[in-house]
Amino acid sequence: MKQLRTRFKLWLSSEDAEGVFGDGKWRLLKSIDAKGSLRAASLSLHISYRKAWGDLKKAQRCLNIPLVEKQRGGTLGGRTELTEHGKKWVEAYTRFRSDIEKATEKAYEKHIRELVK
Amino acid sequence: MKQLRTRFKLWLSSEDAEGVFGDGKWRLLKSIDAKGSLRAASLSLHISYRKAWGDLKKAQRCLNIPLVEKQRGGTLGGRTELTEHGKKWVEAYTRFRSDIEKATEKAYEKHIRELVK
DNA sequence: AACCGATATGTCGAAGCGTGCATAACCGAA
DNA sequence: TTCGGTTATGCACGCTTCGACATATCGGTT
Repeated sequence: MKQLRTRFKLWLSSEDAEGVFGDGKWRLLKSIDAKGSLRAASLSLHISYRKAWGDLKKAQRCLNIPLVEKQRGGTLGGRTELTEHGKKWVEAYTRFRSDIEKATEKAYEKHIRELVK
Repeated sequence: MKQLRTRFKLWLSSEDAEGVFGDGKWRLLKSIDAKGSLRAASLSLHISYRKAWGDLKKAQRCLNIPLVEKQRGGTLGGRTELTEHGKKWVEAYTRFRSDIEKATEKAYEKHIRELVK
């Protein structure tokens, strides 16, 4: 038996929408924070600008919270930055996800490891 | 802000294949164990027989372990039952998944709850 | 031998998702 | 006022996934 790795996808849903916030949008916000623009973030994540833009729009619509502040034009062509709410969400989700990742590794060692050796 | 729920998908991957084993195949094996046939299991899970059959084949091919014993023809037309290996996997994965589900709820309460209220 | 219900597989079409392309609008700088 | 780089958005195409069909095979009963 080959070595196995645990994989998981994590997200939050409300009553009326499925992918309110999750790993993808978390990575996107982090990247926006690091790069300062939506375009640069999408390139960095190797996803299309089209998708990044759509994801961002969906997250803000579903959460009904302004996660970023965007501006068109200007010296650099434009920019996108996280709002305070956006930063709070990134931080909280980072800790949330980290806890679960650790728990997943632990659970793998505890329950699955023995079957694979 | 509406109430949010945590969602996750869990699976195991090897070097050469992504979906070696996961929630879907775990549910399938449980259902096979309960029903005694692949057909009944697929109906019970509301997935097509075609998909159930394909998933099962993939799991066994990737894990290289006989999870079920199948028989065509006979009094009931055929049957499918879990092998000892199959039962072990179901039990282990059930505990594995349960641990992670609990950790997820806990992490939500700890990190996300406050943002949503 | 005919029958019945389950396993075994290939195939085609629908749906969801993401990419690429095309086009606008925006605005500081040269 | 033209230029450049970014945000904004619709649309068509391709890929993947899954369901619905269509058969074929198998083997205990009748």
